[in-house]
Amino acid sequence: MDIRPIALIDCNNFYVSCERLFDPRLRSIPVVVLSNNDGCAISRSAEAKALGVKMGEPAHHFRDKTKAHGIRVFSSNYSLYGDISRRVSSTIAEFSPLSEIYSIDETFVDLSGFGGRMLDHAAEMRATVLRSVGIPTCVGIGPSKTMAKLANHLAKQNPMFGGICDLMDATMADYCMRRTDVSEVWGVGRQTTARLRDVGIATVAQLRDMPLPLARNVGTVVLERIVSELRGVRCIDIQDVEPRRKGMAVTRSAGTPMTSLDDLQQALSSHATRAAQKLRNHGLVASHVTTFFHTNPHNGSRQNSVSRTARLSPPSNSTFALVQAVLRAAERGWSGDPSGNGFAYLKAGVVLDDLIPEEAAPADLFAFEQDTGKKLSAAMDAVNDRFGKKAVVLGSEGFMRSFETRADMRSPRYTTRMADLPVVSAR
DNA sequence: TCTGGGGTCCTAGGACCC
DNA sequence: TCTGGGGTCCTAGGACCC
Repeated sequence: MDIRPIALIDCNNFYVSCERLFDPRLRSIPVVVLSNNDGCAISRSAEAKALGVKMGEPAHHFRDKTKAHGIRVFSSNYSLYGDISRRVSSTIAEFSPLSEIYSIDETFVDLSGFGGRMLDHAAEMRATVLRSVGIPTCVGIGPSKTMAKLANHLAKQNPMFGGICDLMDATMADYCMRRTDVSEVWGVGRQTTARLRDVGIATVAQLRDMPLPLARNVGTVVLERIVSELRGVRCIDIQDVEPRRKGMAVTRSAGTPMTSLDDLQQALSSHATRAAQKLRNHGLVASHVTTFFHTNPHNGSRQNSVSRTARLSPPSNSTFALVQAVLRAAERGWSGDPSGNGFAYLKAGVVLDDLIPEEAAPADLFAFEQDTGKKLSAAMDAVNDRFGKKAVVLGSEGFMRSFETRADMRSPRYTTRMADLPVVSAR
């Protein structure tokens, strides 16, 4: 039989590990990285986990622990993490002709053809990433992606595995699946876990053995596929070419809630500018743009939520077209609400849908205007590439920028910003 | 009085992931 | 005081058509 093992290599506490790369003093102390706007914990060192800091826990919830135990807390530094991520994935790519970058800290690797050397190969991959990039990882191996994910989870959780868990052997896999909660399976979230419990399914082994039609009934085709994958049947292939994206979004919570149309339009103008840049970077144009803004759902204040979708005709990636569309949407949404003033809007965003390749977009009758927007946008990109993000912006973004998110505890952009390069002195 | 059936397309919303 | 951002996929149900 043809055995085609899949490995998932996943960085340990990735964001925290990135922070530690450039500050060895952080190595053995509790460290937490916060989400945008310094909202909640999204990466925790083993020491921070041991202190009970939960994934997604709001920063103000564990403030007491921070003080008492000297937890080092960082705002997220995505330029740093993105750069380190590229180094990790290009190192991993050397180890197999077929791999898929699944997320900022995970890569699937096809290990077909390595036969008895498979485990040595996986160990070598881990050691190389640690040596050449400095990031610790764990590897999970299984006959399907879902099994590789499960194996990776076990490798992380149980030090007995020494960082590599291999579930290709059916006996070993069965042993582990009987002892693992069904909620740990990739694709089984809170709702599905609850519905599975209702029909008496609590362990991964029970999920694997559940009849396919029942799986479909409790969940959808997605759950049915998961069950097959747990049986070792590959349903989800490794995708080595990046599929074309279908939508994209730029959304942010404001550092200071927005109480005037002007504040709101400045934020949306900034988001639309960023969204247009993203589109151009991907060579895409958008057919629909949705503008939304809403109040803080957590603080018990008077709630309001506004969302407006506009068609872009012709589909566009021009900064000017997008900014114009969102400014208009904001204005209409604002005045369309009879009590429009009086709300404090926390979050605003721009969502682009029905993306198509630039060259496939239909031409417009007013080709001249289209061309002008294109040239100006390209010029803005060139200036901003050379002189830094936000070197030139549209006037509609304003100068006060009260909407900007908080990031009070961000580490330097060690690898992507000249002024932040670490200096090493040798005597 | 009697009032079809079946197909496609689109959208909103749910669930999940990292 | 204080709770992220950016994606994917699936389904149900309405609109519309013949």
